[in-house]
Amino acid sequence: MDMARCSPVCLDLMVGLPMVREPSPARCTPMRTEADIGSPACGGRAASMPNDEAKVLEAKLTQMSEENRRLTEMIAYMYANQMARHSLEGGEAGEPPASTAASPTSPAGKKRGRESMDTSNSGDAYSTKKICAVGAEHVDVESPVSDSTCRRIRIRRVCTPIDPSDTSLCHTQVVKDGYQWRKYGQKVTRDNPSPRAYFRCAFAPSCPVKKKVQRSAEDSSMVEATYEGEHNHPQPTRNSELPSCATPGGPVPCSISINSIGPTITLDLTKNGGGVQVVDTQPDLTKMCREVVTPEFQRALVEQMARELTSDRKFTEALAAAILRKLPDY
DNA sequence: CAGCTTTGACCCTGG
DNA sequence: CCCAGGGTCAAAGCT
Repeated sequence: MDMARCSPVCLDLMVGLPMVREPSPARCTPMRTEADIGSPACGGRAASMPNDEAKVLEAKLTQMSEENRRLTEMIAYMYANQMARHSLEGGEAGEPPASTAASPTSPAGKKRGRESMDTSNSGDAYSTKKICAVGAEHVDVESPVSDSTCRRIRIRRVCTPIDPSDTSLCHTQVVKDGYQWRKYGQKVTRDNPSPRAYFRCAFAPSCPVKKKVQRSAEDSSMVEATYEGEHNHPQPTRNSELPSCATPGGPVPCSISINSIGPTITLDLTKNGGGVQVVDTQPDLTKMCREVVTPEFQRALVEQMARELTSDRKFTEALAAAILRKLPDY
């Protein structure tokens, strides 16, 4: 897996998920949510059914939607747990949930900061840097703090290709990760003639995440960025980068879930290879879904969805950008 | 003028 | 204790 070139792209289209907002009454295309499918107002199959039957189906669909949402959350949770476990075993891993962010560090003077780090271990991830396994691109580090609790910090290495002739040290522009960083130091290290730049997350003063950026000693066309800690705030610039599909709730998995009919199909662009994952929902629910929707309707729905997606310029641009990032560099 | 970057100095840790 | 090296601070300069 090459997590190094995986840029965070949010393409959560909410396809098939129960819509919070009201569907446009003016348009009644086959691209509908589950709730819409059962809605008589849209002229679906339920429109010709008796009222009580339609209500029963609608209730079932609502229940399915809720089940689907719960399962999606459960899968995301399990996936994060599994990745965290893998990373502790020495391998690389995907994105664990950001909810375990370290407690904020106060921007105190250097003396006070070091004292607090040495004695209390109160929320400072850097007291455990010795445990960090260098070489992995993404490492979760468990900190053996004084008490029995184990604090897990994340140290992640990301390599980004740059123009070798570019001697600029403004690597914040090179390693675009969606966050805003403030440079607070630069140092020439012994093992690398290129200076190492130190960055702090500039979005939230309490955010403990730091980033070290240095041109690779072996390959000057590569820039190594080392992230330490986890952000305790939503990604600030993601919305501006992808206004059409970004969710305001913060860092969410980059995935497209198409699950209005049958199994959930997740195109996860945060994972390497951008794999398409088919997650089968509960068999009875899937069966029930197939009973409700005819193959013709399924085909029409897929075609309409494809039309809608390809006609959305922002979507195609975002998709193309995400795919480009997945291609190996030649 | 505010915010950001630069850079020399300082602090801490490990050998 | 001394030294080397990494990490951080903060004043000065810049935009």
